[in-house]
Amino acid sequence: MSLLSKSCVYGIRASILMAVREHEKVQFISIKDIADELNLSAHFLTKILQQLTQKGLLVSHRGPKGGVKFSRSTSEIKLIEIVEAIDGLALFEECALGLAGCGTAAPCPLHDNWVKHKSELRKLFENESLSKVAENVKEAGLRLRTVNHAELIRMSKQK
Amino acid sequence: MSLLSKSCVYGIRASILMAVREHEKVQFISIKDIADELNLSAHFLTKILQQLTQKGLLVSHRGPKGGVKFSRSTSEIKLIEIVEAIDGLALFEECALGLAGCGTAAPCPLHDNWVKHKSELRKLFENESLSKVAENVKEAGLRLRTVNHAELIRMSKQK
DNA sequence: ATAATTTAGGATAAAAGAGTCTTTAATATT
DNA sequence: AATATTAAAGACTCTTTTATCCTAAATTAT
Repeated sequence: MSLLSKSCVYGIRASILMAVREHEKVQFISIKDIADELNLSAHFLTKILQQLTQKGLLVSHRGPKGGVKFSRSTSEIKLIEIVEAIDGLALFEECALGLAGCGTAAPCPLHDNWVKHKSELRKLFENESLSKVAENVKEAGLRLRTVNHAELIRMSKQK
Repeated sequence: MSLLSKSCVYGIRASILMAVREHEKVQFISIKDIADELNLSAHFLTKILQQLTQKGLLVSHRGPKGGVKFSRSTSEIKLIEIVEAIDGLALFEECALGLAGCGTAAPCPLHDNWVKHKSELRKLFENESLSKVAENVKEAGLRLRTVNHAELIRMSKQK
């Protein structure tokens, strides 16, 4: 198991890339461009971003010069909104042992510890706005796409 | 997505139950008994516990009075060993954005934050021995099986 | 109007996870 | 020796996730 589903991870990567690109006075960014840059299937990414559009996080536009853009300022949008739209909030709300109704009234053996961890984990996604993450990406040259072994070697060498 | 797979969660619940039962001078506990008590499919639980047997965490014995037991003292066995045997350690080792090769040399935008969280999360499972969790279960009457709505109401009323 | 571009949406497929069922092998009891 | 019990192992099914492909609808540009 991973923390987030692949769909969610792709959605986050795409959102960060869109936030990085936002300054370029382009109204809409085409999903195909994002997919190409992130090395993902454009069809699959379209489906994922549709979820964000349906939840109102994105506005989409068909036709030439069409694409998607955020409905609000990226400084207002936190990563957790993307997680919520795609994977839901179960990760941050459910019992670590999957026991329905686990709570203080009827705790599972991990309840107390897990409650603390859950809220910390949630903060990780609640505290980060897209614009802030995008700034970091631009300043530090962080990456959003997978890198093959040869590329990785090269990156570590050039320091 | 959930933190742990269902198989893993079932494996942990079963292990805790076994640790709770250990004092009863029974050499082996039958998987069917565990499954009945936890309200799980016995066949499915057998598959899961087989993984623990194959990894050497459990010793099994066929035939009447057969079953499974831990190969070491439950005070030495940490929860993370069960997680590792069933789900593997990817959760505690991989990039939150699923980027192969993410690391200090080529970090993703969440890398620094996630590294801290991962190690905290890992400690949650590394620090808890089965015998300790079993003690807590016995002392506080913590539960390991799902409870239906009516039961839950009753539990919260009797305080 | 026509053609080209781009998202929307449905059908389908492949892979993994979850769960069931049946048979086999080991072994304790009678 | 026969029987009953229990884990092991494999076949099989069902569901969810991941992914691909095709068509439709909207919209821009020619």
